[in-house]
This record gives sequence, C-alpha cells and structure tokens, in this order.
Amino acid sequence: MPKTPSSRDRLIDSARYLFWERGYAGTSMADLLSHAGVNSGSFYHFFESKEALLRAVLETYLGALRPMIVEPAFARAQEPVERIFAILEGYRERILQTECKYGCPLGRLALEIDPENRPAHGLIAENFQGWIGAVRECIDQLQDRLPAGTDRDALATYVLAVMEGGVMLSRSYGSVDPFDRTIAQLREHFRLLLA
Amino acid sequence: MPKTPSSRDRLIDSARYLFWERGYAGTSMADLLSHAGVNSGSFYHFFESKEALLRAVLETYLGALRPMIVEPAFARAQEPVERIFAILEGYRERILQTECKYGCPLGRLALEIDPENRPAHGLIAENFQGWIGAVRECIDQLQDRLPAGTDRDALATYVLAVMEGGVMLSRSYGSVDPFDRTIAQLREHFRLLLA
DNA sequence: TCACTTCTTGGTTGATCATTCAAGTAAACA
DNA sequence: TGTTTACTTGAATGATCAACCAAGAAGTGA
Repeated sequence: MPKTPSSRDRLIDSARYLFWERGYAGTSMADLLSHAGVNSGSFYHFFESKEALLRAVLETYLGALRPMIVEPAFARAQEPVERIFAILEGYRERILQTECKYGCPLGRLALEIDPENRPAHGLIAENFQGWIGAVRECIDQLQDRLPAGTDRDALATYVLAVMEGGVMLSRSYGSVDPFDRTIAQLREHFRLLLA
Repeated sequence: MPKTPSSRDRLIDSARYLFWERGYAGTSMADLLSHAGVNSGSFYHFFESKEALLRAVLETYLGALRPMIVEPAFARAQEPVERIFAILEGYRERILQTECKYGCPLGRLALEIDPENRPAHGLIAENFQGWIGAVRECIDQLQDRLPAGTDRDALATYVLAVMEGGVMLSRSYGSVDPFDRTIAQLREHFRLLLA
C-alpha cells in the first residue's frame, strides 16, 4: 500500500534531507515548503516553528538509527569487531555516493546548532548515545578478549568520534582517503587491543 | 605601540570570532559590521563579498596555527608523544573556557560550508594539513619506537580526526567528558603502539 | 441536515538579508 | 595650491527571511 504521505510526514522527510544537505540555517522555509509541496499555513498547523521541526527531525533519527544504520551492518557481519567496522563501512558508502559531500547529519547539526538550544542538543546527544550503545553491544560481546579494565563505554565513544572526524576531513579534502586512513588506524587499535 | 587596528583587520578579527561563535551563515553582515565598528561601504572597499571575507579568515588561521596552537604546546612538553597530547590539552582548555560551547572553528566551517565552494574547502584542508604536519613532526621524532610499517601520515590524520570528533561530542553533551574519554583512548592507542 | 474539527490555501507582514552607491573626508604628492 | 588616491559615511536597494492570518475545503459524528 504506497499510501501518500501526509503533509506532516512530507515536511519531516524534506527537512531531513535539506538540513543534511544545506544545514539548518541554510534551509529556508521557502525551500522546505516547495520541496515538500506544502503551504506555509499547513506547516504552522503542524509545527509551531522551524525550531520545532528541527526537534521533530531529530526524533525521527532516533527511530531510524537501528533499522537504517545498525541492523543492515549487523546483517553483513557476525563477528563483533567486524560488525563495528560494518557500521563504519556504511558511512564510507555514503561518502562515496555523495562524492564526499556527505557529512553525518547529526555531526553537522551538532556543530551548527546554537549550544543554548539545549532541547536540540539533548536530542543530538541522545542520538549519539544510541549510536554508542550499538557499538557498545559489539564491544560487550568481545568478553574477556579485551584487556582487563578496558573502559568499554569510552571505547565505543571513541569509535563514534573517529567516524565523525573522518567524515569531516573527507568533506574538506573532497576525497575518501582521510576517512579510510582514519578507519585503518582504528582497526589497528582494535588489533592491538585484542592481541 | 598599541596601534589601532585598521578597519580591514578589525573586520577579519570580528569575523574570526563570529564565524566561530555563530557560524558563517549565522553571522549577518549587520552583526559583523557593528561588532567591528565599520560601515558597509568600508567593508566592500576591502572585500568583494562575505565569501571573500571567509577566505581571508581562513588564510589568517593558516598563519595562527603555529604561534597560537603548536608552539605553546611544544613549549610545555619535550617528549614527542607528550607534545601531541599537549596540543590536545589546549583544545580541552578551550572547551572548558567556553563551557563546552567551543567547537574547533575549522571543524565547524568544514561541515557548514557548501562543498561546491572549493576555494574555501581548499583552505580548510590546507589548515588541516598544517595541523597534521605538526603532529607528524612529533611522530617522526619517535623514530623506530613505532612498529615497522606504521603509516605516520595516517596516524597524524587520525589524531586530528579524534580531536575533532571529541570536540563535537562535548558540544552536544554539554560536558567535557566525551572529549576526555576519547583522548584517553587515543593515549591508550599510543601506549599500545609504543609497547 | 448541522455543527465541529482538521487541514489547506496563499496572500501578507515586518524584519532582516547581502550588497550598492553617491557623497564625503583626509592624507600624500605635485 | 590643486589633484589624486585611499578610505569612510550611512541611506537605499530589492530580495528573502520566518511567521501569521482569514477564509475555505473536506471529513466526522449527531
């Protein structure tokens, strides 16, 4: 049943796309409305402001993390470390598909949105936390193969930081190389940890 | 001689500050002009557009890297690995000084500026390259303490990616913890490499 | 049928955006 | 002194910004 999405859904879909492509400030209401095919009156029927739409978008990312990012990666690999790198491989593909224009939509918003906007940053942090949680699951499965006393949460956070940093560099260099070199070092880190 | 800075210098100084605090799109010409105490006519006497100002700002970062970031860190530590972590400690201090609002100004622009704007991204990449070069110097001094076949450039790139990722997370979490945990893992990486 | 809610239409608001311009001042040089 | 160059002044431009609103359509339940 390919039911036509409601105006509200189309607004959120368009905002997801445009905030990722042009950023929050770089997306005008006019851009958004014409992309979604919705009139401004309808927009303000569903959302009280552009900022409220941002929050709604960040909430949909929360639900999209597992089906769109984590589960496809977990389906491609069984071994815990390979699952982590399968997630990262997903980001590599997105970089290639977008000719290095890709930036993680969350990372972009994390740096763009005013830090005073705590609701938005709370949601971004929640998204990051979900991502860290998925990596943490893999790390936990390594059991005692890791050195005693390894801070597993910190290690999972580290994986996220490396990914975000790698994506950022690839965007400016216009090449996937910095991402690849960064991920290769992370692989070496895991190799050393498990040696 | 505390000579009054010229209008051009004041414009660049203000732009450095405002682009860092509010981003490029988030800084209006009106904000900029009033912050610098300059009229719009003077601005367009020195710069052909807001975008030209962005390029000028990115060029000043190029010159500021060593005196502002690298040399103070190198002065605090002699040992190569400690010098790398002294650079990172500088970023930690900036996070604390700004109550976690701090994001690396280059990282912010790297994710914000349209990838089609190659001149700007070229300058950002040049800045990153300078940073990587400084870390690379330290790594080179480690000589044969590193495992044979270590990709030294990739390792230096990795340090930058970890820093940028850590700064990003701290901004959204509103806490220096993610940065600290991330840097601690990087330290572990160097410990394992040199073991 | 009528009343009520939900959603859509699209024109309008006033603020703010980057940029332009004609007229001016001030110092340097002839 | 007259002329040139470098810079400043600040009002004006038209485009675009997020947000608002009154009117109406479509659907639901009584």
